[in-house]
Amino acid sequence: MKTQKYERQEHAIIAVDTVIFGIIDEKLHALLIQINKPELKGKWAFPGGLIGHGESLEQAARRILERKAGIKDVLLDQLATFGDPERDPFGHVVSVSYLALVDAGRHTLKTTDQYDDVAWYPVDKMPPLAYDHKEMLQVALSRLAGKMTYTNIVQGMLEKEFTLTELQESYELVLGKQLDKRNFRKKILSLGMVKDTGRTRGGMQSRPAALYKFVSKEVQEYQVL
Amino acid sequence: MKTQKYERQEHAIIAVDTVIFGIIDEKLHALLIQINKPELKGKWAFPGGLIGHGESLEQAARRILERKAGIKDVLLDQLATFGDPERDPFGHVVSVSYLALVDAGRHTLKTTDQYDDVAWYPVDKMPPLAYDHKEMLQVALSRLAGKMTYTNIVQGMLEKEFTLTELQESYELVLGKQLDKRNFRKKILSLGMVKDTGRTRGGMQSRPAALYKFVSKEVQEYQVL
DNA sequence: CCAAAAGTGTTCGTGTTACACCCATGT
DNA sequence: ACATGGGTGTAACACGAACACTTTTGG
Repeated sequence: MKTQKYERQEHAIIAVDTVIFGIIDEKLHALLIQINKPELKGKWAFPGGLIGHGESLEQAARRILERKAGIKDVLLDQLATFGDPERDPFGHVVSVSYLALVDAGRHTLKTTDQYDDVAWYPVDKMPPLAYDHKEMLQVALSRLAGKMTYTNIVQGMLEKEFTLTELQESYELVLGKQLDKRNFRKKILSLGMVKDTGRTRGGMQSRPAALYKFVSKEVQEYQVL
Repeated sequence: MKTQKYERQEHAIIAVDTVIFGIIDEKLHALLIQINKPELKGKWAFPGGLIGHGESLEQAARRILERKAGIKDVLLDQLATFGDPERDPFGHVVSVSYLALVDAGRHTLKTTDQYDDVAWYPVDKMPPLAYDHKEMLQVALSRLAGKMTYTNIVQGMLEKEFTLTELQESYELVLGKQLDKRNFRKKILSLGMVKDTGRTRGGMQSRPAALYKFVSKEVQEYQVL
């Protein structure tokens, strides 16, 4: 996994890439790493790397995510596998991509063993992406929107306790459309997906909002929208 | 791609497996190949094989499907990638699985360059499966049911022209539940997913059924159920 | 008392469900 | 004429969509 030379290999090799979304400043962001290979100077990519010996795909994704971005303990969801022989100039690299959501405020970005830049970018203003990561982003966004409508994965983007307005904003950002506050609350509460903690979040120049938490920490199906 | 010895390889290698469903005798069947490796005698598996040099994943799936089962020109949908290091006793084989539906009556099963047995098995009475193909089957079935409810992929299992009853039976088999005839027809027709050809299918001791065809041959989204 | 965000119900239209009988053909 | 599968309508209900004002807090 040291710096690789750009000679095409005989056999296809396997990599994983992780597409991580989070909400910052009320915008959906994705986590990118600046590539430090001279051939791809200035390009960015989702954190990724080759799988190790005897390592499962998900293990590899977790290891890479922690090493390259200091992120751990996230729910990873397999997204798709990209295998075009020309997708990587290094050689035939088949990449298994994973999707995860993080509470962006919670994780401090730091490169632990590399000096690549790591940064959050808003998904509608991405820098030039290397490989086929632009396509990967599209697949991830559409998968994310789908999963949001029939599961509780949104909890990955939120703190343990959150307000219904925060929950609604998450949906609005991912689905790209405004939702009616009353209808949204009615629906969410009727699903039994979240429950009131009795606590509130104050401190703002406005009425304090009730804090809710998810009933189940596991990914479950709910007919959200 | 010749017969491999059972020594564990140093690097992980990439394979594809294809899960093919079709309807035979009003039951959902999957296509299996009997493995001819002595270590897995008597076990069956979905048609699969290693990817070739410079070959994309989908190309590999098509090649394997045609060579091992004589099936071609099907719509392939990437399903999931299985990468547990222990899933194959041969070594670390990462398998990208594909899903396809075929009109089982149309394709003659024949092994073109191997002498493995190829056969359709009803999905609820599968023989012992090798590797992690039992899990793969479960993933394929649940994905299939999902896709049936919001796309027109069902057309892969039907002839070019079909009756609404045949269409309904396909849905009932995959979803595992009975549907109301009047409601089903109303819904399907209102979607504009199919259109009447004006032709009928007779020959039975009953009223001839109107034949329909799909408006679009491409996979499109429809809120079917 | 003003600004800011939280919280709360009702009406209307559409879509989903449940349900039973007549029709066209081949034997 | 009868057996077989094809084809059709309506009423009750549930769900989603549209819509505006009051409440609670901090400054």
